[in-house]
Amino acid sequence: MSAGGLGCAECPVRDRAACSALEPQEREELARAGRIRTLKRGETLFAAGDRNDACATLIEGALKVTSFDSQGVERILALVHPSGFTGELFAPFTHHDVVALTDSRLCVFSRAQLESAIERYPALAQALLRRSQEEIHETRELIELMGRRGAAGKVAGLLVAMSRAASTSPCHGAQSFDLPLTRGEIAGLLGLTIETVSRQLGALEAKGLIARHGARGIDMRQPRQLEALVD
Amino acid sequence: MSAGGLGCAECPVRDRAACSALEPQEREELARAGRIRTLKRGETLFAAGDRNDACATLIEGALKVTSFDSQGVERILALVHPSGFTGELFAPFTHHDVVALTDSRLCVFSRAQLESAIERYPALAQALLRRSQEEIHETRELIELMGRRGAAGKVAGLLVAMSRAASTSPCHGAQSFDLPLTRGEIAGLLGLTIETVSRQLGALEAKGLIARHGARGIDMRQPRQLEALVD
DNA sequence: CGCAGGTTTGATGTGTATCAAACAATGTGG
DNA sequence: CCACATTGTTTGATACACATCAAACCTGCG
Repeated sequence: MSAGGLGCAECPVRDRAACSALEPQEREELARAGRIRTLKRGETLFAAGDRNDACATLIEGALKVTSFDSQGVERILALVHPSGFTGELFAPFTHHDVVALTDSRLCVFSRAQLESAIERYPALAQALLRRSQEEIHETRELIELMGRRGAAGKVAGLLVAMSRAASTSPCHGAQSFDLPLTRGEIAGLLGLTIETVSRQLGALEAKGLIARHGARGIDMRQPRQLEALVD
Repeated sequence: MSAGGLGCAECPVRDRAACSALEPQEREELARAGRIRTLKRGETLFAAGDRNDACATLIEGALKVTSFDSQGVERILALVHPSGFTGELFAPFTHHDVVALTDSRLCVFSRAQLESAIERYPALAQALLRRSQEEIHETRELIELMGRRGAAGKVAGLLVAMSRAASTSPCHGAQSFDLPLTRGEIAGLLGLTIETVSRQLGALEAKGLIARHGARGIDMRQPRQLEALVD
């Protein structure tokens, strides 16, 4: 752990997260206010209905933002990837659950701390604004995905999206990766059932577009064809 | 038109829009940079692919944010209501079309103008941040709606949402209102077909939950029962 | 009045949900 | 280390909701 307590110097998202907009000394001061938290797969960061007094930047791992319908079926509203920010900055109570999909590491701030930092550093508000706009865009892409008619297009689209998220390079996706989502979570994300997701993955494998290793491992055999399916 | 050129003093969204965070004199200065624009139903504000050099606050009317799938079917990604902000602040090119659903009036700013205003007035960045967070929340609600299984829940949910949007009061919805959306647009929003939407509305009327006047007019006869359908 | 765009209604097929059971994979205690 | 429980995944048979295709019907407007 470095002098700042958060080790910004070694932080893998130090130049993509919102705090990257700050000057080194400003960030140093912010870092002293925050703290690192780790979550194991399945652990809850925020629970719907909680007093909304914290927020966080994801350093590594993945989070899901969820709600439940009246029958208790989980619906995933958003995914958070490294450098993503989570936490509602203005609402008094949290609307949705935020849960770790994989073991994760986060940089957590109390809302009071963040608000005072925003007051002090105008660049921080702008950086958070930028992140919010990116998040709006991501959420709209999710809507496009869910709006697809046909389960095949939805599943193919999700694979392409996860492949991109798993890749370090922004332009093209990872060729081989592990799904951080269970079948049930994929179903909750796409508005399908577990069985349909399973069958669609089976069909994609049968067509040779992907290969699977165990339940989670995905191998993109023909990424172009997959993307074609999405349209 | 008032001295400021935009008539902020009489603006119906003056204390809900992002600019409401500014001091009167600051707002005055911003107002001089912007201009009022009116759109008739169906007119395009931004087109996908355009250089992204403007943004706007909606004063009255309604907008849709859309994209098209490969078969040319329109998919609605978001609705914008009065006091809502539209325009991507950081992307170089616009990703989606923004089109007027009804005759609308907007307060338009060039991106350069807005960026310099953000530099000058830190409160503006915070206000836009707040709006963005609200928009994220609205978009997530749309995802919840689309994720519903069963066309009945989707259509009922949309009616409840439109009723709220049509109301001036924030707590309960309007009892009677006109849908700003055609059947095709509703279908594009919910991921259904025109025929299914039409049939669902017919079914709701047959059950006495709503009454219809012409193609657009909706009368909420039993709003509680409608909301129950949504869950 | 008559046209065009939008809406409703009907008949039919398909895709996905549902129900059910077998099958890994993972972890636990003896 | 193995038997076992547990959780997640796959596969199958069936039913139903929605899409699709087709045609008639409003509604607003020139």
